[in-house]
Amino acid sequence: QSNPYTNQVGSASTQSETRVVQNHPTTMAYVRDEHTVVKYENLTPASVASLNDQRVGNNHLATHQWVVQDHTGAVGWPANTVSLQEVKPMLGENASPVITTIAGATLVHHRPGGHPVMPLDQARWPTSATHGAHSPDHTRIHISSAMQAAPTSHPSYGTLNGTVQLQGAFPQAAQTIRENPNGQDASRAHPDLEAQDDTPTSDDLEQFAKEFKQRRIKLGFTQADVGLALGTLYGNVFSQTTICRFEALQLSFKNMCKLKPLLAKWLEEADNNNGAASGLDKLATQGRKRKKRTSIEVAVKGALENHFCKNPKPSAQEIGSLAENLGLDKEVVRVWFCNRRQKEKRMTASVTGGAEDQHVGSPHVSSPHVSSPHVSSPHIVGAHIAGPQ
DNA sequence: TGTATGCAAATAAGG
DNA sequence: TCCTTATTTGCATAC
Repeated sequence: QSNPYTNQVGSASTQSETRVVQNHPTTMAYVRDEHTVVKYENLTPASVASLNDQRVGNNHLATHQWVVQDHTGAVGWPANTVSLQEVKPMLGENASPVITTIAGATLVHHRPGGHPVMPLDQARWPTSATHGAHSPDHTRIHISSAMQAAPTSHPSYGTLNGTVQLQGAFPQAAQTIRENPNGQDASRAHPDLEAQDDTPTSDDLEQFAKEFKQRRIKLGFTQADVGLALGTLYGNVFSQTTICRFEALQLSFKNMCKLKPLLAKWLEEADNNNGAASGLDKLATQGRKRKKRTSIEVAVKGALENHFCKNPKPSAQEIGSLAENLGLDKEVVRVWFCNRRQKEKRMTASVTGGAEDQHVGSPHVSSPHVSSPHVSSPHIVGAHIAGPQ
């Protein structure tokens, strides 16, 4: 697959997708063309296929970031970040393009030819935009060298990975917009600000992630090695998954910003040791701030489900006895019910179409949802821009 | 064997 | 203390 981005619309493949589609018919997808990001709602498999047909052939170099450009040409980070997790378009002939605008801004991509659908987490990204502001034409942000070389070995770039999310809060990335009251990118007017600001730009992150991966491989470390080593350096172990997602820019901007310094430090250490493990991973497992994820057995899950059907909101006492019966930690059971209720809510919203409202008005719609049957006409998506989180 | 990804467990934040 | 909502993170597994 030479272009990892090309097959994004409804092509997330895999069985899990099939499963999710069955359970949560989704409705929208974001498709970018040369100058706009278009939101499709009420999609059917047919329309998805159609979108694919239209896009895949173009062999656009996909990009993973989105730019908000306002009428002044300033570019920024979308307020309601749209995280396309599990965008599993299903939908109907009603599918209609929606030019996505945010608070008067229009989403544009900053690279010539984007990938058809905004990958989820990536969608949460600010953008070079931020720096896009640095772009001379204000419409198309420069292609960073990092991503121009979009590695063919990164299928992740081309996959949808989750739930459609509209986060009401402006990601931290918003800070990188650095707009001054005139709608101008402050860093453009005052390049120094860039240096003064600790928040890396999306370009910085992009570049760093690329270089990080190159260096890591050159030094002979795996993603898992790095994750473990971070435990030594910071007392906080990360999984291979997280490192992988960092490299693939599949974390939220905020999260990327958080991890970058840690990884930078690891890289520095590793470099200093010339690739020698330097014992970085020896103490790795010692420090772990995050509780190890519990794997709940299928049978136990079934029991929890049964209980949930009878009573989705068990009292502390019930949770206690349930935990005891199932041999689980009370807290695990409590959290399970919390998460289960969240899931239930999403599913209900999907079925009722309530998510339609949610994705516009609520801060976060983390579920694949079914939009209401009405044909969506161009409308403002996430018309408000929240402040930084 | 290393990497990528779906689903969901765990956590953060606010009430 | 516990809830909701949003987000982060990792297990399990596919690639």
